[in-house]
Amino acid sequence: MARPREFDEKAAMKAVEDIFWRDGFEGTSYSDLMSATGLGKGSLYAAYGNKEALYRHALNAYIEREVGGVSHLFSDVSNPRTGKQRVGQLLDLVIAAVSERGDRRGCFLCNAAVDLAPYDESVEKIVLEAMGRMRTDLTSALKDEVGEKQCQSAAELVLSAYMGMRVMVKAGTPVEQLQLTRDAVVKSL
Amino acid sequence: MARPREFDEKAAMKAVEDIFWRDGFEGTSYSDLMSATGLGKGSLYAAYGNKEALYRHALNAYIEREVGGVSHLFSDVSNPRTGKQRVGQLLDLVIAAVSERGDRRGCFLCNAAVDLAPYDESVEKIVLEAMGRMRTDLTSALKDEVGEKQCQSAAELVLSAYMGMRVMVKAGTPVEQLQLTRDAVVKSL
DNA sequence: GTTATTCTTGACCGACCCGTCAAGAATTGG
DNA sequence: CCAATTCTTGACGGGTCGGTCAAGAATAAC
Repeated sequence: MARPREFDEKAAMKAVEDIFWRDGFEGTSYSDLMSATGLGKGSLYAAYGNKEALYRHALNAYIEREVGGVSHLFSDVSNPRTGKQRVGQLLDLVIAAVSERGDRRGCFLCNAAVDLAPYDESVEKIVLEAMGRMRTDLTSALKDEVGEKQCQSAAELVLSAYMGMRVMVKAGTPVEQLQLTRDAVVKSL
Repeated sequence: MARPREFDEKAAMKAVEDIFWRDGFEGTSYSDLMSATGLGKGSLYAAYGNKEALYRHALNAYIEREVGGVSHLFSDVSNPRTGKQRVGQLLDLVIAAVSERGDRRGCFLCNAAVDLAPYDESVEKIVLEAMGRMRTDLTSALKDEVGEKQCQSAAELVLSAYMGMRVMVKAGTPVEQLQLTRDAVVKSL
């Protein structure tokens, strides 16, 4: 009953995500969000709540897609590669974002950790949970290769290097140096 | 001649640095800066220029002190430790900031990379130069141990893991996981 | 003392911020 | 047709933003 929502909620959410991903929480204004989605301010409020709630929606959408993709990469049994090779694939994806698409937005999760997590407990929780998910996926994927004992710290190394690489991408680090990082991480396993 | 400046410029700059370090560029307002320094807005403008120039001053002060400290750690010939041990020392300092001082501001350089570097070329330049300095220090310190060929990628691994750790600190990652990263990085060398 | 120069303060400015809300448009059910 | 309900729009408001500037305070040179 009553008037149906006119806009495509998923498309609008993707637009919101892209803006927050690129410009961060403080760097994004409602006029940015309105022009990116084509919606009025009232529609955004009615659909998602205030700016922080909107940011959390966008961050969760990112995590569901991107961290979910990482999960799939590391747990796909039909993929015949070793854990080590999969880590290489993961880091190649980071490099490809820059070299093939010129995308220097880095990792939204990582940006959120620097941006809003220190000031918003619910965002901190979201970020820590998503990182924890990557951690457990990495740990189990590396268990066979580096052993029960060292798989935890190996996973931690990969996770930190991954985050670090994505920060360096935002800083404008050239691709060659990212390649060196990738090689060193894979060799260390 | 004429009226001398009343405030301690270095103390004021340190206060400015602390605020930008903790809250970022967009997250810091002039009222924050005024109450942190005890100065009027006009004095800040007269002494350092606009907000971006002020930020660059603060970032440069941070780099001179902190990156300079890293340089010293890796090039101090009176320190009898190996390069590998020095990397351990560096990462221990990261952990100590959290465990001993509860300081979760992370790395100002790293925050700047996410925060302002993508939108301000002069900040990007500052960040890349500072990272480059850490890179060369690390590379030369590791040359003896991992060899001429692999010292570059080893240095890159350490640098990325370092940045990643400091992001994870901002996200609220517990100390035990930072310890695991430290151990894995040192072992990989 | 007088003058010149610099520093400090705080009021002021236009612009933009996030958030609200009333009025109109679009749909459903009777 | 007529409600009833929901969505959309855009104007509005209180607040804060970065930045400027005039007026007064403090010093130096004379």
